[in-house]
Parts: sequence; structure tokens; C-alpha cells
Amino acid sequence: MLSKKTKYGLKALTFIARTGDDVPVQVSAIAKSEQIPQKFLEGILLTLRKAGILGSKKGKHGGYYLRSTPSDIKMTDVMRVLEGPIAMVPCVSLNYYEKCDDCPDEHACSVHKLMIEVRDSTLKVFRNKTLGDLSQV
Amino acid sequence: MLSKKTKYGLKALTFIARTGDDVPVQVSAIAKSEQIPQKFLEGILLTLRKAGILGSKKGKHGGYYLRSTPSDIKMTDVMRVLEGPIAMVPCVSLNYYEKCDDCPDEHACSVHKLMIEVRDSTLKVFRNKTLGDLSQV
DNA sequence: TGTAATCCCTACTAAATTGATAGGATTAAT
DNA sequence: ATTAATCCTATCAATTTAGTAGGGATTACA
Repeated sequence: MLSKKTKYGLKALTFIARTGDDVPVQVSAIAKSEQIPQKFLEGILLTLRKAGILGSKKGKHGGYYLRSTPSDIKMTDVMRVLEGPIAMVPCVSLNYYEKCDDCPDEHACSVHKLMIEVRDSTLKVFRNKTLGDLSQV
Repeated sequence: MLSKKTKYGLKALTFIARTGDDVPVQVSAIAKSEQIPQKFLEGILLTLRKAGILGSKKGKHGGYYLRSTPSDIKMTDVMRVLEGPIAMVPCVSLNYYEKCDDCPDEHACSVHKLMIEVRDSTLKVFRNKTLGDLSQV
């Protein structure tokens, strides 16, 4: 299941991308328009900023803005920041690899082989999708 | 993340498929070989039996066996039984569709569109994989 | 017929995760 | 100064996950 965090994060990014201007977008505006609990959203946008996807401006008339043009923001990056590893098991994760406790031999593991295929097919989707695609009407 | 339940279930099915004979396979044998807590595994195999994927025989020399040949057991079915919906959000699920509370218009939702692509690509993998493929050495 | 092996079923539990909420500190514009 | 914003930490309730416990029902076979 996709977490609410990811869902909200994607919606927020889309909203910011659609706004388009150079002025920062306030959390309150996003929260209201997308029906997201504001305090919860604050944390999500903070995460995206720390990951370098969003920039922020504090104080009055502050808010969040994209650090790159939407078509340069790849879903692989966004999803990894919001949802974590794309692989369904650590032993097939490219960025967060971890050996299974059980599996004596990874290459003989049926689950491993299956999950590599799932990972690759999901990666293909995320690599070919940018925020620009998402925010197109 | 793939749940342990699913992981164990897939390993157990693979084990049974590899055993191959007509004699039922005991939970204890699977648990030992695959390093799965036996009581936990019992419940998983029960689920698979209730879903019609496994058959069982009670009493001495009892155990579990496949209801179809491995190459007829599709991953779509297995995954749905063990892990639940293949879609990452209910609003793009083929078998467990549910409208989102928030989304006023599904077709305008950026998350929706993205998740349909992920679902389709994952489905393609599961539709083309059978237990027969998994259990090949 | 008795006994051991096996699946079957329900209930319980500890730990982790999720989806928030609360309260305030910090910063900047006016 | 005041106001409007982000930033940060802590807390919490509900849910899910992973596993345990205990026994019931069924069957093979000595």
C-alpha cells in the first residue's frame, strides 16, 4: 500500500508544479486545496526539502518551491524519498541492499528472482515519469 | 515491503512444487528446510488451502499438496491471496476498487494516473510468472 | 483400540509503523 | 512590533505485522 505520506507528497508536488510561478507556495494553500491535514503536510514538505527536491523561504510570504523544473524531477527520486526503497525486499534493493537472515543462497531463492523482476518493471515506470508528466492536465 | 507472510508462502509453495511427488508435504518439513516458524507457517498454508491453491490431507502422513500443476499456478493469484491487492492504492485496484475520500475527480488525480502504470507493469510480471517458473532451479 | 502424527482453529501478544496532533522556536516582511 | 510563515520535537491512538499458545479433530497404523 502506498502510504498517505507519499500520496500527499505527490499531490503537493503536483500542486506546486501546477502553480508554476516563481512565488513560493504556502503549506496552508496546498493543505486546503488538496484536503491534507496541514501539520502532517508540513512534515512531508520538510522531508522533500531536506532531500533537495523542494526549496523553502521562511517568514511572511514564504513557502515552498521546486528546486528543478518539473520535467527534471524524476519519480524514482521522489518515491525513494517519500516511500523508501522501490524494491519489495531489501535483498533486491539497489540503494538499500541488505542480505536476508534466512536465505543461505540468494541466487537460489525463488522470491529473490521474482522480486528482481518486479523491481525492474516498477523502476522502468518511475524512471520514465517526471513531475512534469504528473502535473500535466 | 513484502510481508513475511508472503515471503514464507512463496518459499513454501516453491518447496512443495520442487518436492514434486504425489505424497503430501508436512508443514514441519517445510518449516525446517526454509527456516520458517512452524506455527506461523501453519496459518499461511491454511490460507492458501482456503484459497484453493493448496489441498491438504489430515492425520498421520498428512500434509499439503498443490491443487494444480506448478505451471498453472499464476503469481497474480498467489500474490492476491498472500499479499492482498496488487495495486498500491485502492482507487486503481481491479479486484478491490474503492474510491478515495479526498479525490473529487479520479481522472484528474496525478497519483491515480501514476499508480495505474505501476499496477499494469506489476501485473504484467505476475501474469507471466507461475510457480513453475519460481521452482525451476 | 490406542496412540502418535498431522492439520485445523481461535485467541492472544509484543513490537513496529502509520497518520496524525500539539506546542512552540525561528525567521522574515511590513 | 506584529504577523505570517517555516522549522522542529515530542507525543499519541489505531492498525498491522509477526509470532506464540493451546488445544481440537482427523487419520494411519501397530
